[in-house]
Amino acid sequence: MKIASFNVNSVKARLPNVLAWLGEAKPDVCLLQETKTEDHGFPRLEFEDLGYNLALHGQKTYNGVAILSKQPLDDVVRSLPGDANDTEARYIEAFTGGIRVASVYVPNGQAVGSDKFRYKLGFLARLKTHAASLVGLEEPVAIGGDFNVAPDDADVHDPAAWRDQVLCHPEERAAFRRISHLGFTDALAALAPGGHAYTWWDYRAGAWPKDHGLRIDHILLSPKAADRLKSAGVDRKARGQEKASDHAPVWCELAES
DNA sequence: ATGGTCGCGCTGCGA
Repeated sequence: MKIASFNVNSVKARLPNVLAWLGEAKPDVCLLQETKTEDHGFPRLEFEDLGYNLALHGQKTYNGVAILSKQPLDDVVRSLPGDANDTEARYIEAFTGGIRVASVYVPNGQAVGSDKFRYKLGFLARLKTHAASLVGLEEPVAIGGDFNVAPDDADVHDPAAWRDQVLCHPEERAAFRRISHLGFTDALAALAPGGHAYTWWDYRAGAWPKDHGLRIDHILLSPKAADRLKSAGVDRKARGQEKASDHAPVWCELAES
C-alpha cells in the first residue's frame, strides 16, 4: 500500500501537474494540502476518473485539505479537536483500506513571536493530543502532511541562516518531537537518514535550482503501520515541472497486512 | 541582493 502526501498550492492551478503525477506514482492513498477551494469547486471528476474516492475539507482562498483513496473512505473527521473557534480547514481524517489516515496542514507561523506563531504552536499541541488518542488504536495510523517544521538541522540546506527562524525554531521542533515521541515513526527520516530529503523550495531567490530546500512535509506512522514500512521517498521531479507546486510529493510504501 | 515568486481574486495577504 502506497501512501503519499502532497502540498499542491491550489488544486485548480495545479490540476495538470497533480493528475500527471498521480498517473505515474499511482499511490493508493494521497493526502493533499493547500487545495485553496471550497468543496463545491473541487475538481472531483478528474480524480474520480483516475479511480479515487474523495474526502474533502476546503475553504475559500486559503488552506484546504483532502484525502484521495482507491478504497472506500469511512468515518471521515473534518476538524482537529480542541478549539471550537478554529475555523481554518487544516485537518481531515478517514479510515480506508484497513488504515486510518490524516491529512494535516500545520499553520506556517509567519514569524517567531507573532500571533500566527502562537496559533501554530497551539495547533501542534492540539495535534499532539489528538495523535495520542490515535496511536493507541488497534488499527494502523498514518498522519501525513505539511507540518511546516524542519525537525533537524540536517533537514535544512543552510542551518545557520535558518537558526531560530520560523520552520526551524526550537519551540516548534520540540512540539513536533512531542508528537513523534508518542510512538510515531517519521517514514522519510527512517529511510533517508542524514537528511537532504528536502520537500519544499521557496519560489523566490532561485531556491529550487540551487537546491535550497527544507524537509517540512512528513508522514508519521503508528507502530502498527511502521512495522509494515518498506520504502519511502520524495518525488523531486515533480518540483522541477512547469507550473510546479513549491512542495514535492512525499510517499511511503507499506507491506500488505 | 534583508531581496525574491507564486495563488487568490482584484487589493494586498499569506506563504
